[in-house]
Amino acid sequence: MSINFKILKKSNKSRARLGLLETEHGVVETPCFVAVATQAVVKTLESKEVEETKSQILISNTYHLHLKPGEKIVEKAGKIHKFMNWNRPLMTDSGGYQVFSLGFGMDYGLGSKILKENSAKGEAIRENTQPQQLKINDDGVTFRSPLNGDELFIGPKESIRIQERIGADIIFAFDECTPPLADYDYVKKSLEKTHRWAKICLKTKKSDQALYGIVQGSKFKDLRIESAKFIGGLDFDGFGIGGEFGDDKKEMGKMIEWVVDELPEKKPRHLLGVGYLEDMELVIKSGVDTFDCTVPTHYARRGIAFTSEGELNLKQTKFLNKNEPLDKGCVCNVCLNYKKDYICHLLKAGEITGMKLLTFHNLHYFNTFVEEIRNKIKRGEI
RNA sequence: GCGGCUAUGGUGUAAUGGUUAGCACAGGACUCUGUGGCAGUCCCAGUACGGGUUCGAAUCCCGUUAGCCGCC
Repeated sequence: MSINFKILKKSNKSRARLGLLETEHGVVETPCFVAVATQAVVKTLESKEVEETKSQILISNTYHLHLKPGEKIVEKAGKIHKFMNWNRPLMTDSGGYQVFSLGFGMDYGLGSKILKENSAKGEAIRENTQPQQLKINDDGVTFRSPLNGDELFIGPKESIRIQERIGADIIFAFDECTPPLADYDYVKKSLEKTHRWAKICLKTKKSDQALYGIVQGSKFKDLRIESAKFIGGLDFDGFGIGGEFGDDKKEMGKMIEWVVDELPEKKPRHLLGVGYLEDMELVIKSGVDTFDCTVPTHYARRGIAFTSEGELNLKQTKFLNKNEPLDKGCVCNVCLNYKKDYICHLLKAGEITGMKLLTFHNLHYFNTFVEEIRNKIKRGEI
C-alpha cells in the first residue's frame, strides 16, 4: 500500500499544515517528531516503552544495520518491525549521511547542520577533494568496515536493496550529504551525483515501500531550488531535506522555504536530522511535516533533561538535594514516579537506569511539545 | 620503647637541586542536530608542620606530627 498522506488543514499564517501519514503499520499525526532508533532500538528503551513516550514513528539506519547484524538477519526475523517488536510506522535512513559523518565529518570534526564560528575558518572543501577514510565515486562509496577492515561498497542500488530487506514503511534515497565547508563547485558536482542516484533508487526499488527522495544543495539558494525542482519532479512518495542550513540558524527557515516551495504540495516532507525544541516551530512553519533528531535521546545519555525551565544537567551535584520531578507539569511515567535526586544519583553512579529514565522523559517531552504545536495549528495560531 | 620506610590538589600519582610542580579521576562551566553510553575545550584545587644548607629545595639536612613495617 506504500503510504497515503492526507492534509487536514493548511495554515493561513505560515506554510505549516496538519496531516495524517497513513502506513501499513498505522497512522502518524503530522507534524511529527521522529525518534531515532539507529540500530533498531531507541537506546535504553524497549519498544513498548517507546510507545509510552507517545512516539508515533521511528527512523533506523541502513548503514548500521548493514554492518550489524546484516540485513539478512533482519529479513529472516520477519523484517524490522518483527525483529524489534515495533508495530508502528518506521523509516530507514539510506546511509548517505554516514558518507559525510565518516568522511569529511571525521576529517574536520564537523557537525552537519550549522557551521560553527570557530571551526576551520578559511578552509574550504573544493571540487574533487576526497575524505581520508573513504572514496566517493560516481557509483557510490567505498569504505572499510569498522568491524573487521573489510572493503565495503554502498551505492544507490545497494542501499535500496538493503532497505528492502530491512523492510521499513518508508525508505530514503541514497544521497551525498555535503559538508558545511564544501564550496559551491563541490556542492554543484555532488548534486549531480545525488540526482543521478535518486533516479537509480527509483528504478531499483521493487517493493511497495514508500521511497523518499532527498534534496541537497547546502546553503546555496540556486542549488537548493534546482535540487528541489529536480527531486520534486521525480516519482517519489515523499521528500527528505538534508544537508547544511547556513552559517546562522535564522537562515534555516528561509532555506527550507526555498525547497518547500518547489516540492509537490500533496506529498510529505521530512527534514533530516534537525530538531532542538527551539527549532521545531520554525521548521514546522516552514512547511515540514516530519523531522528526526538524536538530541532528546543522545542528550539523555549525557545527563541532560529537557524541561519547561530549559535544559537541566542532572549530573550536577546540586540535584542530589532536589526531591522533585524533572518537570513540574510533565505527566510522563518518569515524572510521576521519580525525583531529580534519585536520577542524579543514578547518573553519578554510572547506573544505566539513569540514562533510561532521562531518555523516556525527553522523548515524552519532545512528543508533547510537537503535540502542542499541532494544537496551535488546529487553533489557527501559527 | 627502639629501628626502618613514607608524607605532593578531594583521591591516586609524576617531577637528574634549576622556567609557571605534570597527569588521571572527582568537582564546576561549556560544545554536541539523518547517534560512538563517545569525544573535546575551559575552570577549580597541591609540595604535612617548623627550622636549616644553597644563587636556587617537592628534591639535601635536623626536629615535630601522622601512617606503615619490623624488633623487644
